[in-house]
Amino acid sequence: MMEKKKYWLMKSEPDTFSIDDLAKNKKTLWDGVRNYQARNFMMKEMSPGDEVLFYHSNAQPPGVAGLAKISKKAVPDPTSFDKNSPYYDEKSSKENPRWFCVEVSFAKKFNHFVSLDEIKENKKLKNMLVVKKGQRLSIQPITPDEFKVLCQMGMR
DNA sequence: GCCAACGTTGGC
DNA sequence: GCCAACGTTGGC
Repeated sequence: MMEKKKYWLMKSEPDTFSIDDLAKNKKTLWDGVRNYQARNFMMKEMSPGDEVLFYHSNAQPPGVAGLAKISKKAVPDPTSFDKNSPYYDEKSSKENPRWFCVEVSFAKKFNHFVSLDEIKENKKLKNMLVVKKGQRLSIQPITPDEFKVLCQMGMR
């Protein structure tokens, strides 16, 4: 049975990997996530076809830069096995992987970057985790309505 | 199982 | 660069 489509916000630091990098590469493995809550979303909740707001964190200004889609379900994160990777984790093995990542594909770059300030100003978006102080979770579930509102703000 | 110390995230 | 908020670690 087909799972119902879900919606997500995924953070990336544009200095490391921006929406333009995703547009160029078309798709990417969302590796390097080392937070159990975020991992569990990828492992247990995400399925291909889910839609994603691509959020620029630690940016000037921070905000939603565009849209992406989940294109492949979670697989063990190869960087966790790679001793040369900054994301290497000795407690993760191929036999018993600790970390997982999904594949994310480029969908669209917003013609209007929606800054965090604009998100905060929109009453319809007041429940989004990203506007809450101290919310560091790098993968956050959002509602279909929030996704729709953000799309309208980004396409205007 | 508690909790202090520490490291990281991310807005400002 | 600062620092509040939060997650993780490890001693007990």
